[in-house]
Amino acid sequence: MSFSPQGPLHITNTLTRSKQEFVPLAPPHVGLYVCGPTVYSDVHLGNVRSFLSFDILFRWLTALGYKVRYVRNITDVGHLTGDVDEGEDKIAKRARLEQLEPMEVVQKYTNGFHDVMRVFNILPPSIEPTATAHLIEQIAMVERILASGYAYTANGSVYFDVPKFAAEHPYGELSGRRVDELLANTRDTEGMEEKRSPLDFALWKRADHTHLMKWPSPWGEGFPGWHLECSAMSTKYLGLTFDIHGGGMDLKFPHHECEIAQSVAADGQVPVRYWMHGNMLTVNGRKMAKSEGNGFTPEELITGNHKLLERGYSPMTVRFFMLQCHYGSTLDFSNAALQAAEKGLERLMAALRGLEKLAPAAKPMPELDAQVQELEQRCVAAMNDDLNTPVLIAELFEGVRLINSARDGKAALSGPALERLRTFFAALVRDVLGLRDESVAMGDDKLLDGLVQEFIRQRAEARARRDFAAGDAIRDRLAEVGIILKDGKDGTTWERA
RNA sequence: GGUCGCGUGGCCGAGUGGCUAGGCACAGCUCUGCAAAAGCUGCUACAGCGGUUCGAAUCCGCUCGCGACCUCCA
Repeated sequence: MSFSPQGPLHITNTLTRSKQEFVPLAPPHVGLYVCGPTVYSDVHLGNVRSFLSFDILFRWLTALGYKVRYVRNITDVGHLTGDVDEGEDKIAKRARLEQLEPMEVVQKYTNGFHDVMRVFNILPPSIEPTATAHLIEQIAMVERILASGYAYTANGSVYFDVPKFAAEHPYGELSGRRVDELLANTRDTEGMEEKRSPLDFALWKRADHTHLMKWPSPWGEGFPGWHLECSAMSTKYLGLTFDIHGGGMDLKFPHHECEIAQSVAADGQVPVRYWMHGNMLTVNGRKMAKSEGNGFTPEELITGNHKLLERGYSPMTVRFFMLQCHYGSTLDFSNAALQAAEKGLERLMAALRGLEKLAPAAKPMPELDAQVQELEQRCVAAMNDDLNTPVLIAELFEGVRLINSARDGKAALSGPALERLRTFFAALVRDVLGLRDESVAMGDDKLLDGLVQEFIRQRAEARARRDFAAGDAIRDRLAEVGIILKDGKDGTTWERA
């Protein structure tokens, strides 16, 4: 038996600000592009949330039977610090500070990023392209934009002409901006003397001899603008128009708006059919960001070594915590919420372990067959409704109650119902939500289990003699070393604290 | 200042016109030698004010509070 949920899937398309049925351009194939990290420093928890949201999308599309080509880039050049365009390249800056070759910085933080993704069980994409490996494509795209007349060169740099583009095409649709309003709200124009309009953005930036990262181009030595890589690489791997583009809410403007403009200017096609944006992780109501100093690294999170953390939390606790909130809502971090998630997750995973040991009842209750089926349907419906993981989790807890009741002999499941429940429950928890069991329990370690079983036997003997003091002493000593005994109807089980 | 969004029970957090989300916490009960676990039950909210409606957490208006974007950020 397998878990093979059916659509239709509905997702919130940020472009139309509405929930729409997802219909791929060329089923069963789905093209998915997600803006990846700029690898100039350690990722923080807020970054993790974003990649987790799209991990769930990727997993659910796959569960629905789609063949997903999932492209998530690594930005390794072109992302400037500070304001306007005189900022330094983030990676070059880091290289200078750490006295490393820029590519060493890139490698170091790319490795770190991958480690973090693995720790949180976020699946790798199908293709993970880097900007520096696609300079030819980016230069070619700039040439197409120049040829179509929506860009101009200035002193070795190339800029996108936003006012000209906006006069002939929709601009600002995704983010709800209007060019006149943007112009009215423009601040200082320092360092922008090369641009014709403050709204224009760099496609290619000239680099002088002091720059660490530069490449030859038709306009001289330089480097690509930040927005360009996503357009060039999504076009290369997913085509001129593809299904879904995702990223954090904070990328909507200007990054994604610029991507649309570039693609339309270069190739005359609207690049993306569904835009999806994950919301922010906040701390005390404020966005977690490196510049706010309220972010922490996954390592700090796990060890608890950060001023915001009362103690450490396991990666799966964090994953579960985040999935209890819809990706489109802001999620506020707090120790209390994390601790609540930790307990809830443990109850969920304990039920999953119990489910595997459950045997069909001798006298099944027929009404439970329908109940199991309805539960599965509600779970699938929750995911199809814009990846509503909090509702899915709520439904799964209904399953937890059923499983525990069956274990206690209060609910009698038929063979088929049990098999059905096992199949979809495990698939949803492990494959769709991507939750791994972190507890080390009976059976995982033969030596340990053998030893604990011996103690359990000794305690059972003591209890049989009604020597409860001796029995309790065994239980207390095991508890001291982190082993919890649980007396059930069918004997004693144990697990780690 | 402009644009957009949010304000749900002790805490976290779903829900967009009627029908109790769920988790955690708390209280009682059952089970148990005790404990833990588990099950059952209870606590039942929707920022404020006004309006629309037979009926609003859900729609509209105003007020208050908060946030995001507008400049790099997942």
